Amino acid sequence: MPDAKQKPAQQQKSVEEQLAYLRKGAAEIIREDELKAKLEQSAKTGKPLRVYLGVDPTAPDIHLGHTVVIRKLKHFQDMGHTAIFLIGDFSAMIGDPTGQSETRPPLSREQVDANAKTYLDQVFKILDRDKTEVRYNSEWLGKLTSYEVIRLCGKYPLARMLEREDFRSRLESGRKWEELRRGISGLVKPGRQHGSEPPESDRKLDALRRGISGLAKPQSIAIHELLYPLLTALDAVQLQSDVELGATEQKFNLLVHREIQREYGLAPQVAFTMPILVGLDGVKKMSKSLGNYIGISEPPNEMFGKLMSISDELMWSYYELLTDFEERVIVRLKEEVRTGVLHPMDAKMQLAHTIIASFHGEAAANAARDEFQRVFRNRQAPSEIEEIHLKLQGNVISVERKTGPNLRKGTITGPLTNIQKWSSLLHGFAFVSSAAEAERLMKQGGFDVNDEGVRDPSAKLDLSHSATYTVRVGKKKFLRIIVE
RNA sequence: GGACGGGUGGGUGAGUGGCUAAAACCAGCAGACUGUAAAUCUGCCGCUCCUUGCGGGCUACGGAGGUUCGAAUCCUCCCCCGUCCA
Repeated sequence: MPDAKQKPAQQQKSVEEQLAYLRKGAAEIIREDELKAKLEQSAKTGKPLRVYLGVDPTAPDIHLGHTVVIRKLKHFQDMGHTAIFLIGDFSAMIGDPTGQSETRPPLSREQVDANAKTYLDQVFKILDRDKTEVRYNSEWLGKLTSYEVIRLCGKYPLARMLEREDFRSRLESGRKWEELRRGISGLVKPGRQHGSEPPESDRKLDALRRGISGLAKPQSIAIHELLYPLLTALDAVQLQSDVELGATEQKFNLLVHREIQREYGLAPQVAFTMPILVGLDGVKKMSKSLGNYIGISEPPNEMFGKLMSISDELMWSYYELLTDFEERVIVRLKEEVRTGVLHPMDAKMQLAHTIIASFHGEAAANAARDEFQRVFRNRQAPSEIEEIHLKLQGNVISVERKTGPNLRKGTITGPLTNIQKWSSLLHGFAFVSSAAEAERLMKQGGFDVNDEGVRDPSAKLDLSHSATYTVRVGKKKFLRIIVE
């Protein structure tokens, strides 16, 4: 048998097997029969498919939501096909209007470059670095002449472009908003009398107002946003791709790409979409700006805690989209939970462990699991807590803050004595956003010193003699304070 | 170019001269219950000071001025946004 490394994996798997593997978790494959034909062709000629994923480096960190589609790219890579990771460094400067309720501020060149770099480091936690083709679309888009841009625009009708949901709803909401507003000003507004039942017209008014508040505020569309799908279509042309991956929200873009490829005399690519990962809140899509995300570079303990906090229902889509468990295994787990054989919490722990292991390794995942049990099941303080060393020196308190390998130093100044209020100290460490916030926590029982609740917001810490305090602030923040 | 309408706290949005640190809803936070889940219930939710009190001070309703004992609310100018007509 020849060396396995020489032999592409696809030759070892039948087209049917490949399809089954690739299909897992997919939202839509347009069109599946074309994909099958391409796979067959590839198997026959031994020429791997060119599969690409384009990403705009709009934010420096990638989170689990981004990994769904990157993992699918890896699946193609596993099957021996060519994975192309395209960095939309040029298109990012336009900004994808997809899912945007307003025009985004364009990114600067510097931001894009910086983001692209950190992006790649993280991407290769999933993809095989040696087998991945990395491209930047500024390479060709940056060289376009305005003549070429105009020619490109000539290949796609405006009406089609405006069909897309993002644009349509932005235009539509403006119109509706105006209509309702007219309705409101049409009603006379009588002075409302206190204590009396609101008159009929007032109720109408309220109903209209509620109607308005349900609508998104109208947002303008800038012309350059129309260009986004067209320009990125040139990526597909340039790369001569067979398959393009994207989240479901990218469907429109992917379809435009397909058509433009045809216009340029190429065989249209398969548009392969993946579902959007729901964030920790269980409702909205995972995104950094909503704060409901798990970054893939986050420390294992952090990831574990966040994963455990997702709802039981959500767990299953995470299993589907973030692990390599086979479909039938997931179905069985689900069944076991349903029948009570398996506790949902244990299923979730396994999920968390699996995901963390894929980014940080088995050992780190084990450690994170043990730590989780320790802190939350047994309600003990974490084994490693942030330490803050305090020293009163004359008029200032020097603060040394040890966070893992990082060491921060600072001082708290002001009218100082040996006796300091906890609330202002906590604020001084930037542990809470304001002293008022700290006082609030204390009043509500969210503050312990050495396992004893401290409720008095004016409670103080004596700095005159050395001591060590273990402090809990809120549900999950712990701190060790060492007075020197 | 013309005619309308709008800009209030993290978001939506009420509020047309004092009773408004500003309703309501959402988000967020804490507590209870738990499986750090969900759901539910309770409380909190600008900053700051202290003697932590239905306490004092400061800042806040696009921006700048003005009227007034008093302005998110009235006036002037400016900036921004939307709709319709051309």
